[in-house]
Amino acid sequence: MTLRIYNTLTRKKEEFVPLEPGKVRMYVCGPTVYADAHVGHAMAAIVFDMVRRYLIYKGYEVHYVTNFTDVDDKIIKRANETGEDPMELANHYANKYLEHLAQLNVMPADEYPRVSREIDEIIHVIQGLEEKGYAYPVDGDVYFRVLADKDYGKLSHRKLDEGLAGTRVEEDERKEFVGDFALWKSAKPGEPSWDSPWGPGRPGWHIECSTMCLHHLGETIDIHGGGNDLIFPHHENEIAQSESLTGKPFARYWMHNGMLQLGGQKMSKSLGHLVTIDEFLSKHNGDALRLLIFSGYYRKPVAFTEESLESAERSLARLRSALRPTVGDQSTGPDADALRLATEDARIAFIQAMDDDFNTSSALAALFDLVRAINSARDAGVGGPFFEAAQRTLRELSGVLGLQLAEGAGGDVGVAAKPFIDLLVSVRSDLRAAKQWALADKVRDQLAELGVVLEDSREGTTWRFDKMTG
RNA sequence: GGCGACGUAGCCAAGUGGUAAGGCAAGGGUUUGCAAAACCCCGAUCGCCGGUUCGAAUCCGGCCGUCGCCUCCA
Repeated sequence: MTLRIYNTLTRKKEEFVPLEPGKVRMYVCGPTVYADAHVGHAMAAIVFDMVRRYLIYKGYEVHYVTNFTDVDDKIIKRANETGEDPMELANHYANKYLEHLAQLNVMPADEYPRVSREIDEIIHVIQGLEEKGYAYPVDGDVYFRVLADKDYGKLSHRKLDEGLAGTRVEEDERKEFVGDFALWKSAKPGEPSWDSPWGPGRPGWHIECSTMCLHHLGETIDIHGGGNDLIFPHHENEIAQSESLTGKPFARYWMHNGMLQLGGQKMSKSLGHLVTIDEFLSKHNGDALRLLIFSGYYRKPVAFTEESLESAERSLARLRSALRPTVGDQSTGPDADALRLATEDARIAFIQAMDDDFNTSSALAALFDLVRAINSARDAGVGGPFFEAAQRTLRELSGVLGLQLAEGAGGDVGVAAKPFIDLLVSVRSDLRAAKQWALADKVRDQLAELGVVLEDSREGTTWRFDKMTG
C-alpha cells in the first residue's frame, strides 16, 4: 500500500516518494512569537505531528524541522508598547509555545531554528541571490527581483501581470516591480539589527524559511507544510528564493492545512479573534482538540464551537471505554474469533484511510469500529490474548494520531485527592451493601459535581476524573 | 475584481459514476437498587435548476450561499 499526498503545487494527490529512500525531510512553518499562540496554531502543529507520526509508522526516518520567527515587525512593535526587549519578548513566547506543544503531545522537532540564530546563513543566501541577479540593494534594503524568476506564481497559481499589479497596498517607488519583496530591511533607530554587506538591518520574513531549510535539511526537502494562509505570498516567495539560488526543486510535496473557524471566521491573531491554547488547555486536554481536528479533513476548514468540542470530548470518552479491562476469560470461541478479525480489519481500514492523504475521519471510523468490537467482546466474556491484542492495536493506532487516551489524572490536586476518593467510594460500597440507597446516591452525586464519575458494575465500583487531565 | 475551496441526516463529517462510513445528540430496548458506562435497534437521496449517462451525492453548465488567499497571519 502506498501513501498518497495532496500536493498544493500540482493540485493533485500524488504517490509519496521521498528523495532518499526511507528518509523524509520535513519542514513546517512555525509561528511568529509576539503573543500567546491560539488553537489555530495548535491545529497546524497537530496536523503535521500526525503526518510525521504516520510517516514514522510507515517505517520512514523523519527529520523534522520547524522554526520560530523571532525577528519581525510585530515583535518590535509589541516590545515598544510594553517596554520590553524584543528578543526577550520573543524568547518568552517561544518557550511558552514549546510548553504548549508538549502539553498537546506534539513530538519535539529535531531542530527549532530561530531567525536570530541564523543571521549569517541568511546573509549568505541573500548574497548568493544578489550574485545571480535575483536580488538588488536599495538604500540599505535588499529586494528580490520577482520578474527574474520565470515561474514565479506556480504554487499559488497566480499570474504576475494582472493578478499582482494594482492590488498591492504597499507601493514603493524604489522597487523595480510592485511584487518585489524584501530580503533585508535596513535598521531603523531602536530596532534590533545585525551588520551586513548592505549595512545594519534585519532579514525579511520569507528569506528565513528558505535559509533554514537549506541549512538544516538541504537544497531539496520532501515535505513543506504550513497553514493555507501561507501559500501566498510566504511559500511562493520561499520557492522563488530557494530555487533561484540552487536551481533545484525546493520542496517535493507542499502540504497545507485548512483554517480553524471560530464563529464562521478564520481564527486570527492579528484580528484578536481567537481562543488561546492556554484557555483551551484550562478546560480540555490535547486529545479533545485532536479528535475535533481529525474528525474532519486537514485541508478543509474546521469549525471550533462549543458543540463540536463537546462532541469531541464524548467521542474521546468512547475511545477510552474500550481500554477498560475485561474480567472475561473466554480466550477462544466465536466471540474471541470475531474480535480477532475485527482487530485485523481495523488495522487495514486505518492504514487505507491514512494512505489516502491522511483521511483521519475515515481512520477514526475504523477505530470506532474496533471500539465497538472490543466492548462487545468484553460484554460477551472474552479475555486473553485476542482481547489484549485488540486493545494493544487500539492504543497503537490511536498513538499514530497522537492520541494518548489517558484517563484524567485531575492534576496535582487530583493525585492528592485520590486516597480520599477511594475512601469515599469504599464507604459508599458499604452503604450499598446495606441498601442505604439514598446515602449512597448522595455520595455519588456529590462526587460527580466535583468531577469524579462513579460507575458500578458486578465487579465493584470504579471511578475516574471527568474530562480534565493534569 | 482575480485565484481557490466548500455546501451530505438536529449538529460535526467521510464518500468523487452503480442505490449514502463514523462521531455527537434525540428516541426505543438489554443491563443496573436507581444511575453511569457498555451493547442492540432506530434517522438523510446528498444547496437549487438543467444537462451527459443504462445509472450521479459523485461528471458538465448555470444559479444561490459560506469560507480562504490576493496585506501580517498556522
